[in-house]
Amino acid sequence: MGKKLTKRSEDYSKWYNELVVQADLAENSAVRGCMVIKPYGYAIWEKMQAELDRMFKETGHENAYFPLFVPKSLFEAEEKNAEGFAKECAVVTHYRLKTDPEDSSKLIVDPNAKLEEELIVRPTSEAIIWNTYKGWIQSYRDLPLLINQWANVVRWEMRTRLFLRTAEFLWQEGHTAHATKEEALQEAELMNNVYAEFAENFLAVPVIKGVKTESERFAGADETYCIEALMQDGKALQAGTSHFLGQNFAKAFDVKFTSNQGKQEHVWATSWGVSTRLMGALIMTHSDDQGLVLPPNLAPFQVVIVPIYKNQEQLDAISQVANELVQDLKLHGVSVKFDNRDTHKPGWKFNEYELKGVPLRIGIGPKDLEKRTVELARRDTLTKEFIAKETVVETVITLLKEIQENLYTKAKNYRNDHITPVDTFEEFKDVLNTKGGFISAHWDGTTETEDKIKEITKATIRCIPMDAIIEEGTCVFSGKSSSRRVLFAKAY
RNA sequence: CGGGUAGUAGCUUAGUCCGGUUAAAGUGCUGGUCUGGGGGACCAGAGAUCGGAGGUUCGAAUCCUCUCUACCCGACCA
Repeated sequence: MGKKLTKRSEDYSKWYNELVVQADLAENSAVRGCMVIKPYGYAIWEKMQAELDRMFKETGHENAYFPLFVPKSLFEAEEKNAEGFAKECAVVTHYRLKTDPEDSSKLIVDPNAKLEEELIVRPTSEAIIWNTYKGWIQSYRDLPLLINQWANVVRWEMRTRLFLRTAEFLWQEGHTAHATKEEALQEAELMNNVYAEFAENFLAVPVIKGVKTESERFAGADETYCIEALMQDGKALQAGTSHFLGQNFAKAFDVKFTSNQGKQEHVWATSWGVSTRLMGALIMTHSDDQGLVLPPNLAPFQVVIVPIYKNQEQLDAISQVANELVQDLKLHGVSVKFDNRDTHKPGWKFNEYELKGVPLRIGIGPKDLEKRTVELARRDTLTKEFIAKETVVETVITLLKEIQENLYTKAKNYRNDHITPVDTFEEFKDVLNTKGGFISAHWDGTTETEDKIKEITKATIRCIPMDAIIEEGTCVFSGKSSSRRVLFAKAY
């Protein structure tokens, strides 16, 4: 008997926390609110990084790296941005420790080592980056500037949860500068589309593309594009954002260029980011009561081979078949692990790999050697079948593709079933409390209404969908006129 | 920052109300034998000065005082 995972229906939040730990993805650290990402979890993150990085480069971006610290004077330059993040900033005030004169085994902050200017640990890098861009941009010939950075950031959150909200997290942040408003708007939308494509094709997580309302917008942005996903408990998760920053940062940091007309103009900006939160989206979209379910595109290994044997001779015979299979699968681009550890028994391994979400498992035992078969089990459906050894590679390739598609289809069906159009506030509250998910409703466009709905129901406007149909209607709360529906949901 | 709960073996917990010899269990760990097609069984062993400091007492995991930490509910969270 071993660890048992709490069922989703019993306590969804507990299920999530246990799953993250038991699947060996991450654990809480000695630092409050900060997690340790374990090798298996980090391998998944690396797969995400690799694919995103490829997509960024394909769309013309280059990587660079900017400092972890932001001098306070730079941080406060863009007022709205500074104000938005001020409450959750870690601040460095000293640069030296010394031995405690009252207890030589302890260290204290040396009061003589106070910094003249405090350093903010970046909660996001616009400030330091735009201060740098000032020196890089003089002419329209320097534009567009298309930069991405892979980094860690710190936001001192009151309540944290592994991957979903941690005090320190890993992310990428793109920061671009353009000569025209149109071009910057295009860039912001382009990158939101890149995120959507990545989420759907790689994570197999269906997302809704949209724009944020003014109150949900990034601090310092003129427009925030986003992708919103729906989790199995009916709550929405903001999976990525892309901001059109207007000329706000260019003006705050005085970044001007000479146009081809010889005129001095402020540049137009975007910034966009996705984080380790995507891990949370991945987990909560596909996983079940047995553990993690990984889409083949992101699994650290797509296939695991488990030998079943009684003695060394059997293991040797099985290993020969298994190793041939490993070679053959690798040749066809399938990542595979042969788990020949003698320290754990087959049953234990089966559970282990189910918990870790490996898409396909191949079992080979003495009976298989005799019959020239293998046992093939798929994680998404938890079904098993015996297939002829000769057809394994072919079947595996077909199934991996099928699993990737199946996960996406299943998630999308669930998501679509949980977009409920409502026309009255009673219905709104009822759907929110019984069914959950997205609620598609008319809204009068005011922050007052948005706030009141949030206060009463805890639901927020997740986004105004890009593909919203223009239709006449009346606001579900105020009764005022509205021209399109927006999506409400309780969110992470 | 307000309200609540909890700190005992690597982990999860019992014991605390009502003080009493060597602090208990499951799991995990180490060794062995049998096992091996879904988290194996049995045997043996290692492992905790009971979050920390002080106090009461012949005697404290248990009572008192102070303190630290974590978690939950609020507040907060582009």
